[in-house]
Amino acid sequence: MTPRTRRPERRTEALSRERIVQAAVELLDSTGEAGLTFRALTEHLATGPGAIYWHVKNKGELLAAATDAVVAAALAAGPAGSAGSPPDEIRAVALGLFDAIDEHPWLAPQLATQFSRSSGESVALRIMERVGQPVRALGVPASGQFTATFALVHYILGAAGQNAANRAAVRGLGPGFERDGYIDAVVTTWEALDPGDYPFIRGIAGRVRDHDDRAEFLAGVDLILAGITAVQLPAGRAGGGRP
Amino acid sequence: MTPRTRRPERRTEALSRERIVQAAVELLDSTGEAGLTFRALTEHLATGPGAIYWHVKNKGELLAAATDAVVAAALAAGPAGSAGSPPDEIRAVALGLFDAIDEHPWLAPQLATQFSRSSGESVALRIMERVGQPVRALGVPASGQFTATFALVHYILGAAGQNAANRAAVRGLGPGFERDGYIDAVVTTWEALDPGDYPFIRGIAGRVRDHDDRAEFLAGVDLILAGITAVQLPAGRAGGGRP
DNA sequence: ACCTGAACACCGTTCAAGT
DNA sequence: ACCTGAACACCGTTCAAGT
Repeated sequence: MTPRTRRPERRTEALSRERIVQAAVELLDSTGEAGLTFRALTEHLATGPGAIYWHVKNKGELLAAATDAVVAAALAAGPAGSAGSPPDEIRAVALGLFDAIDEHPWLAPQLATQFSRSSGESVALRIMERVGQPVRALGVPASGQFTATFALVHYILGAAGQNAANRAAVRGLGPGFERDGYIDAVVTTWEALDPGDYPFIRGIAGRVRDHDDRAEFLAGVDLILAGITAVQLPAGRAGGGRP
Repeated sequence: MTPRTRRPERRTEALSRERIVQAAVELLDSTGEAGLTFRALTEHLATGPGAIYWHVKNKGELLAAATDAVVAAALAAGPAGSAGSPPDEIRAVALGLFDAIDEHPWLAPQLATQFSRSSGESVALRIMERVGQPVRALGVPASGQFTATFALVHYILGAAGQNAANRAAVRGLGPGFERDGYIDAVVTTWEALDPGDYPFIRGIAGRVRDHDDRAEFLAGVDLILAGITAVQLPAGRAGGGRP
């Protein structure tokens, strides 16, 4: 085996926290969470571990910074404080996060963890704020904003994470197998379950075939939006359905 | 330091997969996910790593088995296929998972991962089934059962995980500080945010003080139930509010 | 101030060897 | 069939030393 393409022996640009975080994101994207090691990082950056520790406190902080960078970019993608109605704004943010997690599957567990430390972690706050603003604009009274926002955020992160994992599983089967092969395998497994124990799963197994991931995801968002409208909004203030 | 209480040198009971999984759960409960190592397990069980590998394929399988055991117990707690109306049944399952995750905080990331491999992991299937059955009983048409069930499940797991992490953070502050101290710290952090960037968070900061975790969690479940009723149920078939 | 790289403690896993 | 325990490859982190 000849050595594959490798960074120049001596790095030209000076090291910086920003460059390290960027390298971490690249590594996470190409090799997954398990692939982010200080060894791989030092090779990628043509340096030693001590140099990285000079800019970054430890691996946890590095993961948090990588998460932060990617999510910030995703949330900034849609023009901030943009034009649409509150429901449209919520759908746009949801799709932005959905796509970001789809592109960077390692984000899902990271966000779930980050998000649970609500005290002051910046990513969690940014996401809550971005979803909470349109919830407020919807007319939800102060007493219900918390519940509504968290219901949306938890659904968004959970569903997006599952989608990303599914797609990663399809890719993991390698070429030859495509999406359909994977779906078939899932359907077969589900239909082999004991009908006495799993009536529900068996009932929906067939429908998974013509299942559009993005559409299904948005249907869930709309379901929760409908719940917000039904529970939290004074009658007459309809939330606005899809155009 | 004198050696603390330790298992007898020679174990009396024979090793078994069941005993190993049980020891793993105990270790996870007492020392968290990072505390589950083959070294600690080996000491706890008075054996060598090879013995454990005889019964269990690797660490991943052990974690999955531990998750499975705890969740199965939690889902079995409420009398299976119990009496209540479908919404009550959904609330009961939700609370059962909420409590299980509260007692075993390591479950949250584990379930999030497990759940994303929807193909055939037993825990994920069990949870989907347990939530899906009452969703179906609610009268949701087949086309909407998938969306409704996943919206519920993702919310339940996400919200329960966040709750567990928050409570773990409170415990982490040690005695002296209690829940109030932690909440105060969060409120202070939130109120120190730039009002231009974080109008929403600052708006709800005060309300976190008299926030009942369980009630808030159930309010989210009810919100989604209301959405299901509004979107999926033919008019006239109301979902049934709280008694 | 910023970087080097050897060294440390610890981890999951394997495997020849025992009973 | 079931268990032992030394050994292996690898990991995050530290730190004396250099510039």
